[in-house]
Amino acid sequence: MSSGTPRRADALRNRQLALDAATALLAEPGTPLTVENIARRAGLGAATVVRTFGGKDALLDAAVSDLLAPVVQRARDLLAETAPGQALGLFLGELIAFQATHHSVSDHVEGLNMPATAALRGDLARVMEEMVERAQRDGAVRTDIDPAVATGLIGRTALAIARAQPRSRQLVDAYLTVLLQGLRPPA
Amino acid sequence: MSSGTPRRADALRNRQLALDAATALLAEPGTPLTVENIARRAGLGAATVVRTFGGKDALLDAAVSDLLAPVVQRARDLLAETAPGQALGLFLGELIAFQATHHSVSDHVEGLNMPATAALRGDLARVMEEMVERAQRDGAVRTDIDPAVATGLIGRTALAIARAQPRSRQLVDAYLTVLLQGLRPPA
DNA sequence: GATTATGTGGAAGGTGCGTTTCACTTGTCA
DNA sequence: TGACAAGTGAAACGCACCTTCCACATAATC
Repeated sequence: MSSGTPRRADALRNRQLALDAATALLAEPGTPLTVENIARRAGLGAATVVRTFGGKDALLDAAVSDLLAPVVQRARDLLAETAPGQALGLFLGELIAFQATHHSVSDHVEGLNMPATAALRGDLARVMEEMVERAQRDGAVRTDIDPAVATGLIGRTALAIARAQPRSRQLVDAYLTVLLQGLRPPA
Repeated sequence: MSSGTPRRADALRNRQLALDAATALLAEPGTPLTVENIARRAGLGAATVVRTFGGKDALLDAAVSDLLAPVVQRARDLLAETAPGQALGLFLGELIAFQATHHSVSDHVEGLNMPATAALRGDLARVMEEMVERAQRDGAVRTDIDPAVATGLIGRTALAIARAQPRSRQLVDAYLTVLLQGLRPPA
């Protein structure tokens, strides 16, 4: 997979600078996420940023993937190490915290072609489904909702809450309270 | 408020054609919501569409307001005529149905200046808060969540669900089930 | 029907943005 | 250190939009 000729050291450094700049801007709703702005923040020329990745889409794909990968890993760890019902509750809290920090990502990323990010999203969905399924078997989550549907519900709700302006602690707490009680098996 | 000189008949007709075209395109995610497209659909020139309203923002403000006004009115009617708990459940179902039909509106409208729509949004929020508050007094909704926070939660979740692709009946049902159970007072 | 204020739309203007070009710079390797 | 491939970025380009102009059309009024 790695290219035949090794990249030059400065090119690799600049690649990382561009990624860092893009990540910073993704968490900063104020400034428009243009190639120009990313390049300026990275201290590079716009042409360099684009050429390094092959296009704006690919740059953002790489940046968002880097953000998302640890979240997916965290979900896997929780799934492996923690009791199902508890894992779900914990992960929900962390997921919304993550999305609250990076809440403008989905706005910037709307119509872009981002295969790596899409793949990670798929991975995350699959892990969360497994989490829900185990929680259902454990009696911690109602069984009249399909795990895939519940996962979609959770993910979309988390996203919506994270987008709230202003992001109040109250709203986040209410979201967790309502969602967790709503998912519990009915009395 | 009405302007001193009355508008010409054809201008009024064209205004309505532009509004109808914009509304149609708002419910049609495929085609880009450009002035050009709106004008073509209305059978008008782009210049006419823009000039009639003073700009694209104002046109969309008018179109979205026309869509939203009946929803606000419906909420008011339910609030006046129906038992609090029941009104909330009913309205949630209708709200998500509405947003499912017009789910791409919020995408198109992201950074635009739309005072009339903003005002209606405020009205809707206020009516929904009143609905929640009454449902709380009725014992149908948990009282440990502020009505304004609950309203934000409901609105944002509905929006997120409506955006789901594909919009499945299952997801909508799950949303209503989870949200309504989650809002109920804890046992 | 003639007159005029009002409205129309094709074409041009202007702006923002992603991408490409190309003369110049800088790592890399013998 | 010299030679050359690899990398850089300011400027130019192309494209998609919204908006404005202005010569022409049309409803309203007498």
